[in-house]
Amino acid sequence: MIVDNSNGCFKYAFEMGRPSLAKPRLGSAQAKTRQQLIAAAAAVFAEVGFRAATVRAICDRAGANIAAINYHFGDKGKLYLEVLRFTQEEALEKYPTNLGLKADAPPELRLKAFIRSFLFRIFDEGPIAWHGKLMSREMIEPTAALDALVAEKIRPQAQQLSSIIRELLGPSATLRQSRLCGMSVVSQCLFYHHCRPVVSRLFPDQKFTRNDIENLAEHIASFSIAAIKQLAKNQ
Amino acid sequence: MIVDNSNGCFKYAFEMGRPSLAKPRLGSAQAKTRQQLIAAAAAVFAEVGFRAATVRAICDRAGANIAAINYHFGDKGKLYLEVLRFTQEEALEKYPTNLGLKADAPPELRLKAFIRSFLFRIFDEGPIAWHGKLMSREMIEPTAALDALVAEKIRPQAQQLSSIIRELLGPSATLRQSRLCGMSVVSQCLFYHHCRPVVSRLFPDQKFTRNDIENLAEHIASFSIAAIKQLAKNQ
Amino acid sequence: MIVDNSNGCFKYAFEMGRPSLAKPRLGSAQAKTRQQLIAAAAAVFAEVGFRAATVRAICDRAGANIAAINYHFGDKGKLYLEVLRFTQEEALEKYPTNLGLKADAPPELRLKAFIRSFLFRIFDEGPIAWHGKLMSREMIEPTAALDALVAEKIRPQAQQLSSIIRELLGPSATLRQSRLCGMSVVSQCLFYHHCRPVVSRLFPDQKFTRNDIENLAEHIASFSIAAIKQLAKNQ
Amino acid sequence: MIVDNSNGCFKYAFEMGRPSLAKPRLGSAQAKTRQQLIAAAAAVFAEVGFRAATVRAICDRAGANIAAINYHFGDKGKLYLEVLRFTQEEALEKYPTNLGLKADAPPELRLKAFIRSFLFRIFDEGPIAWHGKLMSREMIEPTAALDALVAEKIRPQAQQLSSIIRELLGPSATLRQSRLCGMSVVSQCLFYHHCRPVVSRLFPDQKFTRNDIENLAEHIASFSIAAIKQLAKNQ
DNA sequence: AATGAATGAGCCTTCATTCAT
DNA sequence: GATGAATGAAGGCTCATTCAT
Repeated sequence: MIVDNSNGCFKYAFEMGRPSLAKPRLGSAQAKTRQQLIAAAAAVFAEVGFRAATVRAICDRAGANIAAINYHFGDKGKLYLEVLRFTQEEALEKYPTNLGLKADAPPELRLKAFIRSFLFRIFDEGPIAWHGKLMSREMIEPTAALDALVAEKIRPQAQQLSSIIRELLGPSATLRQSRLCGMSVVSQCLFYHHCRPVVSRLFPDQKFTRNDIENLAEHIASFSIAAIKQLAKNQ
Repeated sequence: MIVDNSNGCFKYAFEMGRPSLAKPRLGSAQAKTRQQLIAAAAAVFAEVGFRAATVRAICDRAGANIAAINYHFGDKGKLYLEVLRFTQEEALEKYPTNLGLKADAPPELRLKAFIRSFLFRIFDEGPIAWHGKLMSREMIEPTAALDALVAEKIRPQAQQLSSIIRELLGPSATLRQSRLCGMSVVSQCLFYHHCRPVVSRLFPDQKFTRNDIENLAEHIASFSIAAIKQLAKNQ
Repeated sequence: MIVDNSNGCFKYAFEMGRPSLAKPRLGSAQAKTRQQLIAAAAAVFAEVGFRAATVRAICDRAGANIAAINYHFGDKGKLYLEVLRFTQEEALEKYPTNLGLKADAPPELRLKAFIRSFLFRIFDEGPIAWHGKLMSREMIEPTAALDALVAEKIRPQAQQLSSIIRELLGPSATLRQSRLCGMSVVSQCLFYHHCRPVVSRLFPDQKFTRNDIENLAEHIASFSIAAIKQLAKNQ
Repeated sequence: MIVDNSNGCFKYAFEMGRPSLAKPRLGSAQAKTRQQLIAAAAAVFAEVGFRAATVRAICDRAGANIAAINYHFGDKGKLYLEVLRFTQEEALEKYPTNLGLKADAPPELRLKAFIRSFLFRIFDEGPIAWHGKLMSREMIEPTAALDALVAEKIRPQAQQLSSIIRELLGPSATLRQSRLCGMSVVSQCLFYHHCRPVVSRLFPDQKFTRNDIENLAEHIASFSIAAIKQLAKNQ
């Protein structure tokens, strides 16, 4: 309710105030607490989701005071956004989409690399895995963070994939076709991650060791390349 | 994990003299309230998730008393299980997996029918769609309901798909191969549903009208059939 | 922050929900708690102001649960509005502005009655006095409640006073003149209440017993009538 | 009651080695920050009141560190006292009560001058106005500062007014009578300031430009002089 | 059988204050 | 001397659940 309409000065408190809410200064004492909060939050958010995660749980895990999130990030929501950005960057740093391949490598190899990198990224353990879980949650209840993420991180990847597929499809392929094929490729990768609970129940022997993932990558790559080349012929 | 590990509502209390906690008596006024609660809960759970759904919102939407959920189902968690069972039955009733095709139709047609049926089911509106959303949530935080669901509903579908694919792959195909191909097919269907928030942001012009879905089915079917036939040759 | 943009159903919870948030049903069990909350809140708000008043303090004083305010009134602000309305009504009921005088009594008598009633109202003790304190606070930090109060309660009183004064001023008086005279009258009454801390320090022998108030009324009435009549002559 | 009884900040801690908690050294960098803090605090306190004012808002506005208030004044409450003293001195310096009139001018003129000076003072803008707002707050929750204020500043003004009125009332007037008349005069001035929220709502066309204030002064003066002279006759 | 007023634990957030640097 | 990161108590509010009726 608006009973308290007399706070024309709160804009000061909210807009200025915290010294480094915008950018962390690396190396400072502040940055350490910030990092610990982000790491703790990533784990907690991944485990129980945004809503169910309590600031208390996060701060406890980070060894910080209950008010630390407010101080460093403004509120729980802004921390969440920060976490999403952070884990995305960690994941892409550890598993770049090209896996070290040259840009002029044959498209088949580059597609395979893309698929392997994608799978390794979402099946990693620890901090990297959190990002996958967070993204899954975003799919169900998108937050404001998703827009930024799509623009900054996901679209570039989509374009990279698209260009590989256009090479495979040949010059006469339509944009729509390459787009659909791109999604067919990505969908196969995501499936094992997203539907893991069902996959595990249907095929209890399916594990996700490094070797299993290599095999999955092999299948997805050959399945997709076969399909794409065939589609290229039929045009 | 069970639905939500953060509040002690899962006491499995088979307690006290609640009248019809076990089975609804159809036709009674009680059964009517029960049905209305399930329908309302399905909508609300699908919209905002288990945790964010409030018993008040559900009861209001159902035109029932605030205490009705505890009275009829014991607690919010048990209502959720009931909802999951209900929506899944509705969905399979409306869109059977074979879409009326004969069992001896050519495998290409049967695969296409399977894909179309799958897509229509997850892109339906209203009660049917709720099931898809609830299942997405199950993927992230599986509840006890999932085991029953996989055994009763999902495995039969998986086997049906597998048999179609084995026909396409030919007699020399391994079980592993047909399983992987099955998942490649299903994954492409699920992707558009599950990753819709990202798809919509990447390609704002992508809609999901009946016609769009037909086009998707066409792409997924031809992509998959092309891949499978090629794999069959390479064996 | 808007992370949680998925709660399209909360409008239900907020807008329906509480059964009798709009009107208390007198005599019901609910009404009793409501009344106790309002009484307790009036005392606490008057003592420490809206902001400093805590819902805990109010509920404790009312012998109610911490959540009672939310349940019965929605939030602290709505309770405040209710309190303001309630005390205003109590005050006007106990001391009606005409103090039982006939409408055709001589204007001098009616002005004196208005003044006495005004003074008695603001110098009453207990629940009636709270209203005066609350109004003083409203003067400093007006809340949304003030608009309603002016429209519903204060303007009618102002008009009543104005009509008395117009009678005293005679037919040739301007609207502006009667308005200014009205404010001169009211201001003298309010002063003793509002500036009591200063008056008490300047003139420690000034008390506010019933007799003192009668004397004040006598002075204010004769001062004002003398002035008004003189102004009437000078026109 | 002291400013605010709801947080234990009034420990009267004459503690530790803070450098200049007792007296500011003029000219030092320290004194500058002190002054900026007082000015900022005056504005913020006047705007939103003691409780709603946050130390962060004040320090931000003063361009000082969040810890500056504790450092320079001990705590928020002591800063408030400092602010009250400061603003009162500013106000009386700018608008002396006699407005430059000779002491032997006719009492009617001197009364009018008193009234005009009073009105200009309370309707001033900026730092001077803050004092009026703070005084209003003092009326509701007097602090220790009020005693000093009454003794040093208000009583002299009251006596000045009283002597003017005694001249108007004539030699046979009682002390009580002149006192009451004095309060009648002052009350009319204060009313427009103190009840401005109600006045503005009742009469939206009432503004408080310099010209409006002159008109108000004219009315209050003639109203009061008419009354006083009449009372003088009736003795 | 069904209601709805009442409960109390718990959540996020705010804020004056402190203390190591 | 001055800073600002960190603190912890406390506030308003929400919500599933209970229980007297």
